[in-house]
Amino acid sequence: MPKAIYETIYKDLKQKIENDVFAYQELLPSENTLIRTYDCSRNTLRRAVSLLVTDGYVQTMQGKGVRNIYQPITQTAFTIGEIESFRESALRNGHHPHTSVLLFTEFAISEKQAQTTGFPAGTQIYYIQRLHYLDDMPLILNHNYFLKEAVPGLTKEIAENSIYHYLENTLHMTIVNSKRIMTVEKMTQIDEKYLKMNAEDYNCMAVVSSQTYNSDGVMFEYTQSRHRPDHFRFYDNAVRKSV
Amino acid sequence: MPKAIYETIYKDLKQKIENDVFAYQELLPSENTLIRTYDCSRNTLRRAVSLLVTDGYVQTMQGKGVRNIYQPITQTAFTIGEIESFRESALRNGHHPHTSVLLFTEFAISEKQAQTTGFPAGTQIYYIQRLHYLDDMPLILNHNYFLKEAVPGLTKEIAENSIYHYLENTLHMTIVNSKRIMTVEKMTQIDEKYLKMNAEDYNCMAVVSSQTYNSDGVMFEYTQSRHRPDHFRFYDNAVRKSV
DNA sequence: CCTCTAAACTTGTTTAAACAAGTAATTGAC
DNA sequence: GTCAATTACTTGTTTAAACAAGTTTAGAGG
Repeated sequence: MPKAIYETIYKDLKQKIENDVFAYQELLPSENTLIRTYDCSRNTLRRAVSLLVTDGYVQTMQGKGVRNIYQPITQTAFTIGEIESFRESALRNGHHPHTSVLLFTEFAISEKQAQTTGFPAGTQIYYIQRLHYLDDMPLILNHNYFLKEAVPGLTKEIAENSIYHYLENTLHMTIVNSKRIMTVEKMTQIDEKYLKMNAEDYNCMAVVSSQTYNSDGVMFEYTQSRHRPDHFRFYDNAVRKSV
Repeated sequence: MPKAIYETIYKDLKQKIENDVFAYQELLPSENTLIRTYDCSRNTLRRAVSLLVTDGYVQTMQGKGVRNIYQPITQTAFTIGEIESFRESALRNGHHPHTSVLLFTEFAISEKQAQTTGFPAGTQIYYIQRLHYLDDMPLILNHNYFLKEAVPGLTKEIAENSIYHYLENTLHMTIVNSKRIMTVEKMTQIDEKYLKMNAEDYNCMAVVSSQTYNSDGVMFEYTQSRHRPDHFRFYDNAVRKSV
């Protein structure tokens, strides 16, 4: 439910672009025209358009106008690009997600783990191993580390469904941002076993390590997601800075 | 050279955060304080802060303040995150870059190539294969497709230095944005040969495919960058949308 | 017809003001 | 002293206006 006006305009324009109301490479109506269309101020409209720019949907050109450069993405197996749970992302793309919990335990962070996770040594955490299926095919092996004091009452049952749904709707936590690092790592025997991969074929995994913060500013989650290399895609739109 | 006020403030705050003027997890001075510091309007200051948010440097909390969540990145071999040429990125991280041109040719796009590159079939392009070295170690094998009519006068000599420098300073082209897709692909014999990899070890490459647009809205470049998996890192900061 | 100039567009930056909404501190009643 | 209400903060959204800078169009003059 978008409450802000600029969000409503953003979603409307985005939807119009996706549905070819504006042709590829054509200019959108000018700011003044759109201001009259949506009956809003110039700033509010510009804010909506700037969101489209960061999405890579349009390109603004001073003195000229706003050009539509959106092209639909062909055959997306799995996409990341914003903070979305596996379940949200799968449903958005019309797939049937399913999660199985391989391990649900809790312990304190060691010195070595402090290096990789970013949690201070000694921190009490929940450690969860989960396997994410898309249409009955195992795609992602997740290693989740949740800060125990920030995520109380987490159970195996919750982990089988959506942890983020629990955090947001039951604990009323607000998830804010997530720092992610993409790397490629050697496949382990655990990867091979659970993802039913053959190291004779691919011997690497696409790995996304992320640190996630809530609105209290505490890093409450460190996760390493190990993706099947043949079903991994990561989309990004970069904007050239003015140096 | 930042001409805009918000850019100047952004860079100043960014530099202060990187140099620990504000402690990790502490609040930055309030908007009103910073407005007095920089003698600017509230909008201008907020615009600067919003850039820090997208960088993952700070986190804003309504009613509370702006918290510093910047942590320096440990051991960065190679980083992407904005549109930067290999040369720019290397120099920024204090390394010695070097580029060798393996192939410099031109032809017309075939039907099959049109699928992958996004150029219409028949388009005249420059095709360049380049090997990027960092401190004398070959790290990236690049396949560049440049639209000939948008990049006239490209030579092997220019390709050995910085193509982007030529585009911006000689042709006065403005590079705007770049759509990128990260995938993991099997290592080819060409990869193996030039990057001096052994397929017995890693048999995959980190691949970044990108379509780059200039300020005329034309896609003038398609590039496939094949990175050594053991020296590849991709940083990203994702912000949770309000759903 | 061509060229130069001026006007009429376009987006980019900045300021000012008002109100909304969330949080922290202060005050006052008990 | 405790607790609740008020006040004073904080960031979030929206409007209005002015100027800057780049591009296109229209028109005047030759």
